[in-house]
This record gives sequence, C-alpha cells and structure tokens, in this order.
Amino acid sequence: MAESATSKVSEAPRTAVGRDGVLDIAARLFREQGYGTVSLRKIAEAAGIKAGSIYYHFGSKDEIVAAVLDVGIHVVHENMRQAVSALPKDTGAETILRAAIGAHLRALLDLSDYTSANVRIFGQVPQSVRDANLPTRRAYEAEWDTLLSRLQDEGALRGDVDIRRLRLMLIGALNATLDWFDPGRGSAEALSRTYADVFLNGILERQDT
Amino acid sequence: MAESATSKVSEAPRTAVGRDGVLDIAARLFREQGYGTVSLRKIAEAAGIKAGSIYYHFGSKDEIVAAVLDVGIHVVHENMRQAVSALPKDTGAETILRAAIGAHLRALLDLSDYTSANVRIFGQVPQSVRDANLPTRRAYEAEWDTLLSRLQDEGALRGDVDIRRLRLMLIGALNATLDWFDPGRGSAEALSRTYADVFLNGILERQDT
DNA sequence: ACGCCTAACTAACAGTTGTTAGGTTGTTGC
DNA sequence: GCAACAACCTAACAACTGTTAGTTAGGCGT
Repeated sequence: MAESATSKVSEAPRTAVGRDGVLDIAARLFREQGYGTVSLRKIAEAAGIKAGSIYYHFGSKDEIVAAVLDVGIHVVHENMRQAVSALPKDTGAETILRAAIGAHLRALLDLSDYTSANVRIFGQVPQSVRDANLPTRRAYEAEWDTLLSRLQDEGALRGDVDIRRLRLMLIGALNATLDWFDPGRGSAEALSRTYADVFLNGILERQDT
Repeated sequence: MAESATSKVSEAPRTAVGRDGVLDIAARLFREQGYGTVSLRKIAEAAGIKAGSIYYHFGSKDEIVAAVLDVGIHVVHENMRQAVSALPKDTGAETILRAAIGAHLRALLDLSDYTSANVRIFGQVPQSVRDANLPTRRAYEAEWDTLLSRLQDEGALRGDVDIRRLRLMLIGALNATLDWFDPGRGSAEALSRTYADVFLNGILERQDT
C-alpha cells in the first residue's frame, strides 16, 4: 500500500473526546432536552462517536447522569461558598445575602451546564440516581442553612419563618429562573439584583424613606 | 390500589373508564413521574384497560398530554380569577395579592393533578405540544399582569420592577413548591401565608413596628 | 519490533415505545 | 330480535432504548 502516514489524517477528528468530553456534552443535552428524551445515541452523536463507545468511559446511563448531577451541585456550592467567604468579616447581612444569591444565580444561568442540568432533570431521573445525589445536595443545603441561621440569630432576618422553609423558598425561586431566563434579554447580574431587592424588602411600596 | 368505586368487584369493571377517566389517570401519572417515563401502556394499566384502547379516545400521546396541559391552566386560571373577583371592591392591595397567591398555590398543591402536571412536565414535552399550550398560558399570565399593573398604578407595588419580571418571579417561586411540598408536613394554606408574608414584606427584619 | 494501553468501532440482543388494523363485547333504540 | 354504536380487546409493526461482546487502530515505553 501507499504511504499511510499522511493520506488519511484530514478526515476524522483524531483528538479523543474522552470521558470529560462526553460528560460535557451529556450535561448540555440534559439541560436542553431533559433526561428521558436524551438517549445514549444522541449523546454519542453530539460527541462525534458511536453509542457503544460510551461504555468505555461509563458503566451505564445512570452513571453518566449521576456524575452530571454531582458536578452540578459541587460547582454551585463552591461558587457560593467562595463568594460569601471572600467578603470582609464585618460585612452586613444584606450584602452577604446579595452575594450568595448572586453566586447561585450565576452558576445556574451563566457558568455551568452541569448546575442547570441538575436543576432541570433532578425530578426526572430514576430514584436510585436521585438518592446517590442526595448527600451532595444536603451539603449545599446545609451551607445555606448555616448562613441563614447566623443572620437570623444576629437579628437581621425575620424570626417568624423557619430556616428550612426559607431556604426552600429562596433556592426554589432562584432555580425557577431557569425556565424563562433569556440571556439575550438581560444579564444574570441584573436579574440577581432584582431578586435580592424583592426578597430582602418585598414587593410592597413602603412609606418610610 | 385502583379499585374503589363500586361494591361489585367481581371481575371486570363494568363501568367504562371513558375519556375523562383516562385523562385523570394520565394527569396523575404525569405529575408523579414526568412525561418521558410515562408510557401509554402505563396509563392504560393504571386505568384498567389495554394500551390500544386509548386510541379510541385520543389520536396520539401528544393529544393526551396537550389536553392535560390545557386543563391544568384553565383550572388554576379559573381558581385565581374567582378568588380575586369574589373580594369586595374596596379591598386593599395586600389582601388581593394574598388571595391570588393562595388560589394559585391551592390549585397547584391541593386541587388539581392537571395543574401540577402542567408545571412539572411543560418543559419536557415536545415543542409542538408546548406551542399548542401557549395561548392558554398567556391568557393566565395576562390575568396576573393586569392585576399587578393595577396595583402598581395605584402605588401599592414598588415601581422599580417591571410587571413581566415580577410575574415570572412570583409564579416561578410558587410553582417551585411542587418540588418539595409535603402535605403531611404542613398545609398549603399555611404555606400560602408564608409566601405572601415573604413576598410582600421581604425577609429582612424591619425596625418599624 | 513488541506488547500494552487508550479510545474508539461494529453488530447484535432483548425489551420498550407509539401506533395501527381488525375483531369482540355490552348496552341501547326501534 | 336486530341493528347501531360505544368502549374495549388482540396482535402485530417499525423504530428506538440501554447494553454487551468482540474487534480495530494508533501512540508510547522498552
């Protein structure tokens, strides 16, 4: 045969997609289309490989989606933790809350397909996968509860709503933005400010000035 | 689990399930398990009939889910509209908003599998089905926008947030309760009050009495 | 030059999906 | 008693699902 060294290099993308590449694409598809309608063949096609090849990197579809879910929480957790701990020690409650809200919203809407995929598909995945993601989730929830409790003990937060419910309301409201947020219509930053305004002070017009 | 109605449990359900019966069960399953994982055979089995029989009542799976989505919005829309219009004419802004929030939350958490199914599966359904549901949706959204605009014009609502965003935030936050609300842990009524408190006045502790 | 490792491929499997065509009931009107 | 109809059933279809087994191809260290 003729020289094989140079003749065939042009066609196929010889750079391996790899485990991380598959995971990235899976996260994106899950975020865009949900869990049930995204098949391994769709993921494979988007990655430029064949369905069977995925099993070199993952043992099952559950394993893929479990990995996506875990990474999603880790990203938003780390983002929120750093945003809060980067503030000076004497920062006021309002500023702290604004930072936490902003960090969560940024991870969700700007930063990570993994985080947005988590929020979108958590309710659609098999229960075993959900259970596997629960510890990671609870760690992030605990981070919020700790923060909110501290502020409530300081007297900065109203005392008539228990922390768990407050956290569920807050994160639930932020996550809901995923259903309608359009980056072409406004920035996540601006949205973050509005959410903080409303959550901190309410939507009623106040008489005091 | 399914037998409940008559004392005559002998063999076959003499009473026809009918179109409405299938739709009821579809709504419940969609709410519980999402769109993609609920097959026609699951619906049929839960209804006590065979999969093929569904096609006597509906032309396709899309037709079923489209019907569920439409009913879901109609229920919550009617519920909210009546709750607000039942109030005396001189009712204050705060009371009106509390009534609207309560009506939405009640339809979602207590009243209707159709409404909760709509919220849960809207993002998972084929785009053609979503598009078919859009007009119904927009009518409900317009109801909210009208209400919020009126209150804002009266000076009862803060003026620095535009109505569309305010509505998206509000309904999004309420709908998010579906992911964690547990009827055994608290009533929808109590939850409704908390949501109104927080949304109207914010979560910060205030100095004024 | 050799063997190993990584990353892919092909081809098939058993099961499930939405859907269709044609057949079988039970009830009702006449 | 018979026809008409509504509500269901049976059986199959093509397409798609996750998954497995066995194979191939290139790069690296020795």
